[in-house]
Amino acid sequence: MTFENRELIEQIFLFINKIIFLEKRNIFQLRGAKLYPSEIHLIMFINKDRDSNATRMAEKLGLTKGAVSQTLTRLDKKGIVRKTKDPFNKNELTVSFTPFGKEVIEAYLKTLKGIHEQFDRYLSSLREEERAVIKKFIGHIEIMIDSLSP
Amino acid sequence: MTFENRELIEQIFLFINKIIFLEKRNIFQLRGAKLYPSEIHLIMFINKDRDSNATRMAEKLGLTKGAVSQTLTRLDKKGIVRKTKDPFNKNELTVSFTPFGKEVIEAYLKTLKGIHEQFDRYLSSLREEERAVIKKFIGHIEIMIDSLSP
DNA sequence: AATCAGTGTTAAGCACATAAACACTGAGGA
DNA sequence: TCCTCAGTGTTTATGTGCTTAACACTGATT
Repeated sequence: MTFENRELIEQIFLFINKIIFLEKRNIFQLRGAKLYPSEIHLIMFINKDRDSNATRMAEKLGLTKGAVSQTLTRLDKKGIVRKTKDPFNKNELTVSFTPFGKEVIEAYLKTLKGIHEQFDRYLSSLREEERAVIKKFIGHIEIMIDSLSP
Repeated sequence: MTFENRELIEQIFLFINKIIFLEKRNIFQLRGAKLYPSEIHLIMFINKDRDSNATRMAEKLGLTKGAVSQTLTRLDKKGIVRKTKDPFNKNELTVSFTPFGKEVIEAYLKTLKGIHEQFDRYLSSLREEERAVIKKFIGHIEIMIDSLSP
């Protein structure tokens, strides 16, 4: 490779590989319950967007309805959510959290907050221009990625 | 959330999610052959480190021997690699690429090079201090990640 | 009443990974 | 020489996570 920034580019791609590797193994446990990445992902989505039905969840998460349905079923079995149907609209599904589900969310958000605090401490230690560089950098990579996968 | 850098932190995490999402669907195709992420990953590793046996591949990739064995078997079936055993050392495995396997590597490296060129162009457009900020940023995140998952 | 678009579910199938039991090889010691 | 044993790669069962495609059901339109 003959790139001027070979070293930095390699560092970036090694970093991305590391993220991907860790994400697959990112299992959250609470009182005997094991929550896997896709489950946590869905839980967090629902927690932020209470009014989506399963189809809209699938669309917004970039998954198929089937995938969402299956994950919801598993979350139901684990006692995290309850799938309910409005008797006046038996077509769509509304998902609500059980008390345990709410505990899970709280616990997960707590650990997430810890991580965010670490990021915040680091970012706050930088100068405004430096943060701007990072912001632009991420934005630029996203544009490059989007141009690759239509 | 009450972080000073809430917006930037959210951008970072959305970016990471995007990367993870795309990686799962990153299928490389060449003349009818479909290569999946784990297969490409292994191919590229072997291409850089010809002398590893399967056990060492597993160690360096952070996988189990079983996983590597299975992926190698699939790559063999697809006509990408050949698993051979030295008659004077029937214990270990040596993996070599078929002509088609070499073609796959070449083609994949070519697309990778295109992506790297895009990165290079962008990074070259920055000032040296800006690149240093990015380098330090990634390094710092890696340290944070490592401190979380021992 | 019939149609139809939209809802969620299910079954089959594949990728990817682990754990654990396996079989085999080769080297060192009794 | 025989035995043990650490190290090799393989296989089976299991599980997550996803897609595709066929399904069944609901409710509104015609």
